[in-house]
Amino acid sequence: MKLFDEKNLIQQLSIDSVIFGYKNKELKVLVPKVGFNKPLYSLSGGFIFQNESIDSAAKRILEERTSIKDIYLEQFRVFGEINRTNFDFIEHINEIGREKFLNVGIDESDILWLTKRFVSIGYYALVDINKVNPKTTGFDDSIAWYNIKDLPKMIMDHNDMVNHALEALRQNLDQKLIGFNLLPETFTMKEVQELYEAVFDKAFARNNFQKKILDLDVLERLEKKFTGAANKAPYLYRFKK
Amino acid sequence: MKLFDEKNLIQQLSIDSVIFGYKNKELKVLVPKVGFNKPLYSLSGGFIFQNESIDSAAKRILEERTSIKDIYLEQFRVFGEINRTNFDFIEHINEIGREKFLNVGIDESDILWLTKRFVSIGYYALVDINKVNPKTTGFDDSIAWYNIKDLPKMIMDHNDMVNHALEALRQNLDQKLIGFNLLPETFTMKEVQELYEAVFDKAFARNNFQKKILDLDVLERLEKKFTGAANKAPYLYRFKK
DNA sequence: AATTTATTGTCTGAAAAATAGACAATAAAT
DNA sequence: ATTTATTGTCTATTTTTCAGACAATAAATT
Repeated sequence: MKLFDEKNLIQQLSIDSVIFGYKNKELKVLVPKVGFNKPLYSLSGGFIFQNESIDSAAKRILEERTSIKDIYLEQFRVFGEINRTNFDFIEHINEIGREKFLNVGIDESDILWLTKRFVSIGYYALVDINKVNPKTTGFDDSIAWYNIKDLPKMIMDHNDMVNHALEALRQNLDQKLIGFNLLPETFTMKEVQELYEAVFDKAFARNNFQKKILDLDVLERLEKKFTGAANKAPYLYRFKK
Repeated sequence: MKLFDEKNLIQQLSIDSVIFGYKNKELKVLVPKVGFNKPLYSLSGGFIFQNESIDSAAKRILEERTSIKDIYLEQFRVFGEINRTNFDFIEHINEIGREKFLNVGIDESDILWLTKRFVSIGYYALVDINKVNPKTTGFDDSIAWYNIKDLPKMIMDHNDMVNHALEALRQNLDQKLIGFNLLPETFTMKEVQELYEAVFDKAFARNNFQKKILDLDVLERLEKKFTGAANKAPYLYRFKK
């Protein structure tokens, strides 16, 4: 089974996306795992067809992994160090033997493709984690959410990519009001604050945070949310359309 | 004469740099011109060798055009629309005839190379315009500084690239204190202010501007600069090392 | 040599924004 | 009816930004 039709792809150029989700007051990243016995973790990556733009390619790659459309996407950086090659993969091939790969139906040309030097365009995506149905593609054998503070060691510079993506996310969170892409349709003010605290990894003062967010004039207040807790019920909010 | 040795280059990936300079209170961009009778303007571009990083490639390309080393460089965006092809060049070839190109010693393979789809990594550079010795390379037949408000129509999306570069420069000017790369070694406060005004295309209040810049604590004050004008002589400043 | 002119450097007060403290409102448990 | 925990908002304080004013001064003018 041949996965990469190099004739229709741009050579040596890849896309890697940091897919951010949010749950249990923690910022998470969707991380696929490849590897036949030794696990190799990597970001959700892919390649660019000749007949699509890089943004379309990034979207397609994300849709494959998350099963949802209309994902918030932002390009944040290109990674193009010399010898930016998947040495972990090469090492893995050498360890278990090239034949074993070929025996399970993996194409020689795919191995050749994947062991080249790649310049990679970094994107980050913000998704409502509840809507995502994580799916494996290509060589993935599983895929899972990881707390950003507890990411596995990934291939190449992928851990570094996450750091840069987080930095870009922090820069954009206020400016572009994109944080709501990480939340469900409706939410309480406390949930917004906890999201911000997870992203920035620091506490905000409740009184002033609420004022700041409301002053942005992008939320509409809905009915109250009765949680059953023995205290005043918070309002639900929704991002204005 | 063959210019592009495609075996040693990454395919379909290019670098385009917006080289910013500053003179006469105006922000300028260094723009090479190619074309054999019809002028085609473009940004300072080039390609990436297999044995260099994208940052090194960007530096090399800049050094070729400016004759100076240690240039301040910043990656700002990747441009990868589908069919991002140099149609102006193709049109030009068709207009004057392919043979004419080949007759002046231009290699067929170079034409083939240049008429492919390219994904281009955008960099911007900040240079001391007095130190730059602009030089043509490759197909350039001249190169000159243009006021950013008076740029010629360039090939492909290059005018758009300049807009994005300027936006990125504005975002970074305060935050990264990079503006001083556009100025000579020593300068007066008024010159700094005029630079900021040129970049942001708006006026700043003199009293508060001076305070803001001095509060950054990155400048050291040197001797006064006696200009011969009939008024108080301004101090010279230098960026702290 | 005194005065004038244009510009520079800095101060001060006013306005606006960010931060901290306080308290009433309230849903459910006691 | 009272208590508890949390929410929404108000006010006072601090900090930052912005605008106006003025002294200092290099050289031209008188």
